[in-house]
Parts: sequence; structure tokens; C-alpha cells
Amino acid sequence: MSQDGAGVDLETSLGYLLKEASSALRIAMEEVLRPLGMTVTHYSCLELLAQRPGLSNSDLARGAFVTRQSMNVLLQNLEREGHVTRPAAAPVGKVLPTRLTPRGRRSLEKASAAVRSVEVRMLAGLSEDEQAGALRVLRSMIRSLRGGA
Amino acid sequence: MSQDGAGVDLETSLGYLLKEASSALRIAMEEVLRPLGMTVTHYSCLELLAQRPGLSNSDLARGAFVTRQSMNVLLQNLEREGHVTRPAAAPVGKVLPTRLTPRGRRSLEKASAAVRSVEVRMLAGLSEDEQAGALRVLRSMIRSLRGGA
DNA sequence: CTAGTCGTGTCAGTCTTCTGACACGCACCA
DNA sequence: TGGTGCGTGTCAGAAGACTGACACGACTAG
Repeated sequence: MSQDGAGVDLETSLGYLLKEASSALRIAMEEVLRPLGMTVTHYSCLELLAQRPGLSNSDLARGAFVTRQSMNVLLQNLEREGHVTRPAAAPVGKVLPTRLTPRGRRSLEKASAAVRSVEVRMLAGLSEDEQAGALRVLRSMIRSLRGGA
Repeated sequence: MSQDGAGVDLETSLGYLLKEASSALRIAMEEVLRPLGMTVTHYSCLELLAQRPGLSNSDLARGAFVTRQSMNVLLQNLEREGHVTRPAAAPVGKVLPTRLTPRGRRSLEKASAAVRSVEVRMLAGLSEDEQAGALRVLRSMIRSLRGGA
């Protein structure tokens, strides 16, 4: 398979490695979520709602790192399938607070366990100190990137 | 905006933080690449080719973390725009080695500088040791995740 | 030599997500 | 009181990426 001609610094770029790790995590999650009929965004939405009931569509979108338009179509599906509920009219302003139904909570349980096992596997072989260090570094990167141009 | 009800361990999950960091990086890259009329995958493809000339479509897809089908349509566009070249017939097997044209190399230069500035910003405030540690941790995560179920 | 496996390029169709745009409600301040 | 900015939900269209499937070449084991 295509001999690597140069072998450059791609493997030492934190940006590239970040993307690679994120891609590997996404693939691993899709792998365990697929048998349950769930996508990653799907799961993220449910997990978010379990931890913070009453979140708005826009909040969920931010938490799952998609646009509110995308989250909206996902919520419509989840609502149709009976996993979440939204009031017909906004109690205040235009915000429609979303909540998990018992059914949604049930299907989340299995998914949550599956995802947790992936995260455990990802962290295998890393010491507490290394994990804590990674946490700090990632937080710093996010802060710097969002700092604006 | 929507009081957080519980404030759970979402912010201490390395998986979530990894996704968050990757998302922030992607957004920052799109921001600087858009004025140049490039997408992230677009840029990744060109950068890959600059560092490893003659890569095949499938190799490029793996390097940019998309399917070979997606990379193929991208390559067709890049070829039409004169940024890359592929032989009409495969020298060996079915593999079509791709190469940058001078024009592709030129447009890559600007993009590369822009992306480098983003990475510099991302790494601001991190010591050499922290960066080296992050590199090791990310590599370990990737290895563990790909290790199979 | 032959059969099987693997990787590749490609076609077709579907789905998800994004960009762009609009109207509405709330909070703030002059 | 009226204006302005911000965030929200929603509609419509376009672009990007994916899944599934096929035939072909190379490589390996029997």
C-alpha cells in the first residue's frame, strides 16, 4: 500500500492527533451504538437531557456540537418515537424545554453503559496523573481556540 | 440561558472534552479557511499530498478521516480545478497516485499558514512538557480505541 | 495452477448536517 | 416609552458525507 515517501511531522502535530483521536472515538462509539439503533448525536442529546432536564433545543445543539437546525430535526424524530417531550407552547419566550420520557430514559440506560465501556477502553493504560493532565491540556486548548481570532 | 439543573460530570469526561476540543479546532479552522474558499477536508487532502506525494485515493481518505467515496468526489473537484493530477490509467493495479500541481501547491501555502496560526493559538499557554504529555496520551487513546471491541 | 482473500476505484442512492434567512420574544438602556 | 441587540424556533435549499454494492487487480496458500 503506497509506500510513505517522506514520513513528515503529521504524526507530531497535536492538531492532527486531536482529530485522529476524536475520529477513533466517534467510530468506536458508533460501533457500540449501532446495534442499539442510535447515532452519536442521538445519544449525546439523550445524555444531555438526563443530566440537565428541561434544556432548550439551542442548548442541546451547543452541548452536542451541532447546529440548532440539526438538533431540531433530531428532536422531532425523538419526539415522534416517544423518547422526549416538548410542550406545545412555550412557557416563556420561545424556548421549548425538553424532557426525557420514561421510554427515553430506558433506551438511554443501555446506550450509556455501552458508551461508558468505550471510554473505559480508551483510558486503559493511562495513569490518574496522565488523565488529569490531559483534562487540563484539553481545557486549555478549548479556551485558547475560542478566544477569538 | 436555561439554568443548569444538575451540573454533572460532563465537564470531567475525557471523551466529551475530546469531542469539544476537536469541535473547537474544526470551527477555528473553518473560520480561517473559509476566506480562502477551502473546507477542512479540502485542506487536509492538499496537506497530505504535499507531505506524501503519490498517495492513493484510499490513503488520502484514511488520512483525512473520511470514506474513500467522499474523498473521491473531493479529488474530482480538485482535479477539475487544476489543483491535483491523477494519471488516466493505473500504473499498477487499480491505484491512481495523486500529485499536487504547482497551482495546488500555491493555494496550499496560504491555507497552511492560516492553519498553522490556529494551531499556534491552540497551543498558547502550554509548556513543552504539557504538549509532549498530551501527545503521548492521545496516541495511547487512539491505540486503545482501535484495539477492537 | 487455482481458489480465496484483500484492497482498490467507482457507481448509485440516502441521510445528515450545514448555510442562509425570517419572525418573534425578552432584556436592556436612553 | 420606544428602540436596539440578542437569543430563539423554524423554514427552505444546498452541500457534504455516508452506506451498500459491484468489478477488477494483486497477493497468498493449498
